[in-house]
Amino acid sequence: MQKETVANIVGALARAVTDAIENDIAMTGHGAAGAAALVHLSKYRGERINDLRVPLELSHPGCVRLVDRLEERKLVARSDASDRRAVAVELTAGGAAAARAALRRRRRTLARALAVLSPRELQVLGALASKVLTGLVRDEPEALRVCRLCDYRVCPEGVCPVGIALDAATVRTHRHSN
Amino acid sequence: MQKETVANIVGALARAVTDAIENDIAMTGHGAAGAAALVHLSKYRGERINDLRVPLELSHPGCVRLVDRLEERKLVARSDASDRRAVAVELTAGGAAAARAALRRRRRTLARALAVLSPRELQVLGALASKVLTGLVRDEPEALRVCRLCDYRVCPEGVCPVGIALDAATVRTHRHSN
DNA sequence: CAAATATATATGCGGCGTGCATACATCTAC
DNA sequence: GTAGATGTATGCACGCCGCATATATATTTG
Repeated sequence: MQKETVANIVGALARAVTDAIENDIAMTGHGAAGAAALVHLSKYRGERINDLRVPLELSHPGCVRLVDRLEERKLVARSDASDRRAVAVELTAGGAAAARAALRRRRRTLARALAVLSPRELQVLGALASKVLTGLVRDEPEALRVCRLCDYRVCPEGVCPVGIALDAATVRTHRHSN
Repeated sequence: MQKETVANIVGALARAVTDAIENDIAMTGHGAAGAAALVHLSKYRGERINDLRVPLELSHPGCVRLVDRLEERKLVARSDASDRRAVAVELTAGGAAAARAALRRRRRTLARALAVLSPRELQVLGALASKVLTGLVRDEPEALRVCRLCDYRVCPEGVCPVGIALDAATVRTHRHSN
């Protein structure tokens, strides 16, 4: 198979998978950004409004408005942060449930997509995907964006290739800066 | 590696690749839907406004408005169709160039992402991606959506796994209906 | 052929989500 | 304490979308 053909197929598969997941998320009733915010908040505690900018690629007003909408629907609650300018955003019980639901749908969709592969093929795909992904993520902002819908429960620290790549990059940076 | 971990990594990779491509497309100055329309029109001649609904997942008024915008920017031109109710949408020279530019950027991004793989690994990934993609695309509308940014030049008929899957499905259907 | 129905496009309208510019509060540094 | 940086909130306008609807043409039916 031609190199560029493989590339095109990978692009198409990425599109198909992403669209399917996006579709799952739309079914939860919150927009793509809203669901991503909920999932992100379910993984990081004590986040402030501004902390949503990077993973969601949104302007600050965009984040404020998004939190407004999520708060209206009782999915998140604003509370005080140690910095009295800042506002901490916390998931409500409903918000946490919504985040879990989104992740569950995503897991199901991915599992179904990969069900055509044998266990052996799955392992090979995992290794190749990890390798490509590792090369793609260079810094923490990128990692937060790429993993904004990731399920940390099944992709923990020490296993997640993105985390490993970042650790390696940090070490490298430190060596350089010495 | 755990099954679900592989699934999560594949989801993250799909997200990373799709976002990168989306980003390329944003650089061309037209929105995601606009670029997709241009690419689609560069592959199918004589398309009418309504024919954009399926690949772009847009309402009919949405398509009309999109064509309005593209026409304003001299990227497409409305012309008569044999059916006098319908309007044929044709790429202008500028629109064709824009479509090529978008595809070029996409090719470059995909090539860079996959550059970390050896030729052998690339072949394996191609085979696995094809297999997964084949299982994911069941009918023509889905194919048009998934491939809306595909580069037919490097993924021709007879090679494209989506096309092959569709042909097989058609045969199956015909057998059943006999 | 005429009437009813279906198809394709176009447009008024309202809504959602976004970013920019700005205002205000608080923290930090000098 | 003053100046500047940082974090949040809001007025405003824009872009894009879908729904409901209007109009023209095609197709089916009686």
